[in-house]
Amino acid sequence: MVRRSQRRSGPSRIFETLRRSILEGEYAPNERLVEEQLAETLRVSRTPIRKALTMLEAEGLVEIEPNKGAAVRSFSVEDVSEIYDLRAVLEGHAARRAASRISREELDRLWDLVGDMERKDRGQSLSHEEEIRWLVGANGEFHGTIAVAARNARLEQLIRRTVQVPLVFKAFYWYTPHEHIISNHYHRQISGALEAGDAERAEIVMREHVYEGRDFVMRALKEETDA
Amino acid sequence: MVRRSQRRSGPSRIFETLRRSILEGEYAPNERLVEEQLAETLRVSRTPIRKALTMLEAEGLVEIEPNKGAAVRSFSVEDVSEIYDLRAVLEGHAARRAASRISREELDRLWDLVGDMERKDRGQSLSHEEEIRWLVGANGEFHGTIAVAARNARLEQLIRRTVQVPLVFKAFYWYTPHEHIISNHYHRQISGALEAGDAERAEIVMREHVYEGRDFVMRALKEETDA
DNA sequence: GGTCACTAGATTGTATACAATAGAAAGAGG
DNA sequence: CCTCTTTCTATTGTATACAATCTAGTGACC
Repeated sequence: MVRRSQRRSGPSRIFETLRRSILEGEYAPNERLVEEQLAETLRVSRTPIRKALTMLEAEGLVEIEPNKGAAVRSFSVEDVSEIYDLRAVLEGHAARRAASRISREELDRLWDLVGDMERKDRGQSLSHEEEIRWLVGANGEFHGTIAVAARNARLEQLIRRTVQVPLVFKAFYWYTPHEHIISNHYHRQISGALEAGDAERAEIVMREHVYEGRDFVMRALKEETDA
Repeated sequence: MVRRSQRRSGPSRIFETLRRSILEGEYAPNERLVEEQLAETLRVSRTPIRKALTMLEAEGLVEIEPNKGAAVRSFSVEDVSEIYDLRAVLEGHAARRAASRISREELDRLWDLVGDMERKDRGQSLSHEEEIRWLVGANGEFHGTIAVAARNARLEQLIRRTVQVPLVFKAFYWYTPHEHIISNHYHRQISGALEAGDAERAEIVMREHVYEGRDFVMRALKEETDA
């Protein structure tokens, strides 16, 4: 009855592809995902498409109505608020746990990421678009590293799923230098608290960091709605 | 881009059936779930079986290894510990939120459930087996009501998924009168805190309640392993 | 006797054909 | 011109056929 748990089974290639496409905005929210069209596009039959769609539904990126089909999930303002509320709890808890479990290597990685994100002027060769993508990646890795350091596989998985959602809003595109500075500041504080093994503070700062992220996204959404 | 979110799509009948069977122990942990066998048993083709299995994998009750097939998920002692750690955070947060959001009707329901669970001697007509099942159901509804009262659909969903897992252990079978009394006590305290709108206390008591549940299950597992 | 390659059976992954359903378009009646 | 019914089309849900893959067993070779 009791046995080691395995790593998550490799989700099919086409699941990954669709997920990418959705997160990158190739398919707009509420857009219907017709199975045969997807099948034709991806040069595959409907069967693996259907499997991928049910997996995406479980991930929360797609909504399937029986006998009516799948559509890219859309998020209301309330949804976003809910999601960030959860993120604050989950990531806060992860930071708390990580404080007493994080390894030297992981801490070094955090500091590296913090440094890199501060020197966003590192490679002038990048376009704005590329820079944003890089930032999203680096930020994701920062939070991901802490999630891993919490040493609770389920918690890590929940965080990954919850964190990715707001990406569909492309909120990062509106990041101003000011917000960038503040965000980096919190990253530094969090890293410092983890380095010091201060669980309480790591949790608190992480929560505040997430809450400010929520405020930012909510503000951006409101402006978008008004416009 | 912004729209109301719908209620979760009605999961297929056979998904429900399989899930039930697993939770009730009809299929043992690590037992392989061969598609054709299930198809024959449920009088249906492999197609809906496969769909149900991928959904069950997403729920965490089944493990699918590519090209090798599905098996009922087994949980190690570490897994159980992780799960209860998460439960404490999620249900604690739910209780906190519920304190300022719960309705009069929901509060009444909680008190009713608490009363019913205390009078487990209500119907002498039930067998021990039936009584356990009833208790599991009532306890699930108690926690479920609070999850709903937290007014965060995602949080509610996560709790449901997390809470059901330990059911595969049938831990309730080992519940002694003493543990029953303690558990009921906490249910009372939680209901009281919610009634009073005391968010802080609701969270704290809920967390302690969950932690004691973890201790109990871990103890039961250890004894089982030793035996 | 042990180890490796290989074949045979079982099981999963994919493609296709068909049935059921939903939604739109067309038509009859007022 | 409006409304209700009916038909038709597009799309999803299910069944089945076939291909790919894994596992176990057999036998050759050392």
